[in-house]
Amino acid sequence: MTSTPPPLSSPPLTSTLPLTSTLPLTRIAVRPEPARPPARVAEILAAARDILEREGADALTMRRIGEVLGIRAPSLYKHLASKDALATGLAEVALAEVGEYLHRAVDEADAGAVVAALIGAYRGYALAHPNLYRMFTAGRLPRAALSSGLEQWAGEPFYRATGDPYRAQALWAATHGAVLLELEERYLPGSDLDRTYAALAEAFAA
Amino acid sequence: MTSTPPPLSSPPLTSTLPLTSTLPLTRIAVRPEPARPPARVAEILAAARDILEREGADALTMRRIGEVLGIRAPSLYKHLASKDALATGLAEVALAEVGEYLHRAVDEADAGAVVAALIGAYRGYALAHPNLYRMFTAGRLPRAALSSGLEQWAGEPFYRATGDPYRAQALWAATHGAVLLELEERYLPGSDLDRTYAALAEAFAA
DNA sequence: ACCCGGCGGCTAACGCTGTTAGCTGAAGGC
DNA sequence: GCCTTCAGCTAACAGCGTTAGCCGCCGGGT
Repeated sequence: MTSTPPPLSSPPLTSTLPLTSTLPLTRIAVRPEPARPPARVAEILAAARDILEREGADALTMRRIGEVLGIRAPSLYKHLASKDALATGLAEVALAEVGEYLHRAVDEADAGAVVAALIGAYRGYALAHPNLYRMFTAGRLPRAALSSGLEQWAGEPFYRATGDPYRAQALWAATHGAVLLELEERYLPGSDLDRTYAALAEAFAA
Repeated sequence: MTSTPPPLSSPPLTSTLPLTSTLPLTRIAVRPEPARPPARVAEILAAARDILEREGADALTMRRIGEVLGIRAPSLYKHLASKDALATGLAEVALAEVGEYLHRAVDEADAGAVVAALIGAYRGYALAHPNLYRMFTAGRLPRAALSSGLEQWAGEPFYRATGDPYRAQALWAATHGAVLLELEERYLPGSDLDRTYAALAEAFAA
């Protein structure tokens, strides 16, 4: 673990990586220690996630969260500084989840189809948790508040699949874009999205 | 103009296009007639755009728009049904603008570097108008309210650059994702984004 | 045993948002 | 000259995140 991989969100300016076909399919970075919030905060986050996933982003109000917990909205501020802090907490949870999911997808993929497997896993997670995915993806969340290293670790599978930090960033961005457009239904009904994702995988499979 | 190209957002399920390297670099679809809103509505849209670009999305309030126009907020509803309708109007303007910009970029590109030129133009527009770009991109805008064909026409440059509807969709999504991540500063400072975009262009240059 | 501090609830309220209802003056058509 | 329509206005509502200030309860220290 002496040589850490370039983090996804900030590759080193000079790549020291060989551009050969031998990919670093083994995991490199260690999973960062997950944040362990106080019990009541964890309950609030769980309730918030529940509301977000079941009822949508518009329903995620402080008053609604309080209602679910049998509490009035202002009492939430005894545990959380702001709604943004709550969003950050949710992002932390989702980031750890999706990171684990993507790492496992790379672990289990056939060597020849890593990129396609990764894209498929990414898409699968986003479609399974659309509102949660939008939460830690869209909008500006205060990245400084996230556990250090978590974001890099979550993005590492793209580096494992491409073997190059810039291709990793590009593939991550591309997959993110495709998933976002799908979530927001910007493709007219009838589009064969499988073929679009296949085209994306093909472009990065070289 | 008898054979229209497959629209970007909904390619035909069976592609009738040759996958050769001869790209349809000429423009195919005609630019749809731009919507011509009543004069006062156009003034409101102009003021809204001004506020959005100069002061950010949070400042784009009905009261603020009224203030700029020397009007009270409720009076805006004599011209617009809702704030969503206003957002739709802005999206229409931006879509026409970016479409024209991208088409021209493809027009003027060297034959061997169309994809890179297109990506560069897309990135350039988004960076020049970040808040406007987010407006018609993020969030859910009622696509039914947009001028029919406008969105397809605006996306056509990606088809012109790739020659295949699915690669076009994938490239569009990928560029969109990369630009979004850049706008939301999800790359840590110090990242050489030019290289990331280059990697993206390279993947689609085949 | 008592006090005392803090935790975690509560109500009331503020300023902001989009939006509606209802009034009014001015302009234009018959 | 009247009457309709347009385009402004004020007042107000519900809902949002958030703050201030109050209070009961529970645990620890002396």
